[in-house]
Amino acid sequence: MAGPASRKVLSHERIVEAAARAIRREGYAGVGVADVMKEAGLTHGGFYAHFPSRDAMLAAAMDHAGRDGASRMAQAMARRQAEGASPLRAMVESYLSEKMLANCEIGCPIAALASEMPRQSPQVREIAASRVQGLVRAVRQTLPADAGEHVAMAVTANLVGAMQLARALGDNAEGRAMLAAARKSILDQYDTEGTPASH
Amino acid sequence: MAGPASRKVLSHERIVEAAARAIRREGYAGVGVADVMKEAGLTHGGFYAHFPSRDAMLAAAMDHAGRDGASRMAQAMARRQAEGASPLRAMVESYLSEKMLANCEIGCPIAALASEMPRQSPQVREIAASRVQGLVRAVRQTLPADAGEHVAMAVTANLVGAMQLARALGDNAEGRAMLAAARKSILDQYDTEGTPASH
DNA sequence: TGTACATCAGTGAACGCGCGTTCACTGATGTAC
DNA sequence: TGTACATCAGTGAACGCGCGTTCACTGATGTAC
Repeated sequence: MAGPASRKVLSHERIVEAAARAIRREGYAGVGVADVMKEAGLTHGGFYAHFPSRDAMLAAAMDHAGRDGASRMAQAMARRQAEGASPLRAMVESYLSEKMLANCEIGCPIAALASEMPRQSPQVREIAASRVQGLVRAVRQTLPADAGEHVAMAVTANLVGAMQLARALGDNAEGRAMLAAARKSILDQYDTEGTPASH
Repeated sequence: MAGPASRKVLSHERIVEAAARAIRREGYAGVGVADVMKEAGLTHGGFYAHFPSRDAMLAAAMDHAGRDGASRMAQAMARRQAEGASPLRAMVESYLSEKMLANCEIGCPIAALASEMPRQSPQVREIAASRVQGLVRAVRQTLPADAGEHVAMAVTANLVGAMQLARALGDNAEGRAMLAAARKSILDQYDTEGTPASH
């Protein structure tokens, strides 16, 4: 805690960061201990000085990916709001951007991993479930004050589902059409402030 | 083709059916050749008389799961429409039912596998992408005639996303709340016929 | 109808490979005096 | 300040296991005559 972080702590952080990127890129099932250690600049033998098991690493990776995704999201939203976008528009355009379509490894881990969640360990599932709740809360804060909790849930489902379907269709015209459709649909329904240059 | 299906054809069908259930239950990565053959009542050695590779089986399984999910969906919708539900209500209540929350192995393969799609072989991805387009078309047929393609895409994303988030939250009150929220949100917006007993 | 043979679906042992995990060891960092 | 020792992070070989794939063989089905 005191002074500069020790060598081990720095290694630990590199491992978790590498794992957080790897799960979003390859899925839980596609991530191996040796790959992650290599990406962190280490050899696989030292892994068990950092985690009791591969599964514990996945849990830490999901937790880190959640924070990472949320903070990148907040930054992207702030930039758009500084340019005059409403909070909802900033959220929708940040979440459903073409950049996120192409770069899942730095995006929202829920979109990258949702359908694998039911098959994970209780430890991983618990962290993932609280991330889902966190995303619903974040969405709710961008909605009109009179919108109920159920609207925030539905909009969250819309965001996550649209990004996944877009990725399933591919990083091409069809995938981009899916993103555009979801952006338009959500904003048409809930963006009371209209577009910045609407007329 | 003529007469009763041969022994081999019957075995092939059993293998594909077992695989179609397995991928929805365990994900692509969780499905092994030996497991599927066992579930089909065979031993693993005979597999390569039916498929050139595990990946070819996954493609056939995705295709079959798509047809299976769509036909179960059509049946569930028909029952609800016979009871007086509008097409959209029948679709939304069938897709976002608590039965589907608990039984992913007989449900929509897109909801069960969406986030794994970008990591599959071109063969599998192509079949999956056409299933996504098919679901969008099916949704569009339940929407008011003046609703654009983008509305059908957004509603599809909402359906798929809500089921996945519900499953990520768990087969419990939180998961069911996610389904209910999405059902209400979609019907509030697009169901012009109102509830059957609305007043 | 019955026998001999060919075909063919399925069996189960085996192979090679990759993965999670373990462990004896190395080399560097830090501490005692 | 310098030397001797202890601690500790990381290395790399090894183990066991499961998986996709191959293959020689078996037993059943179908055909020829």
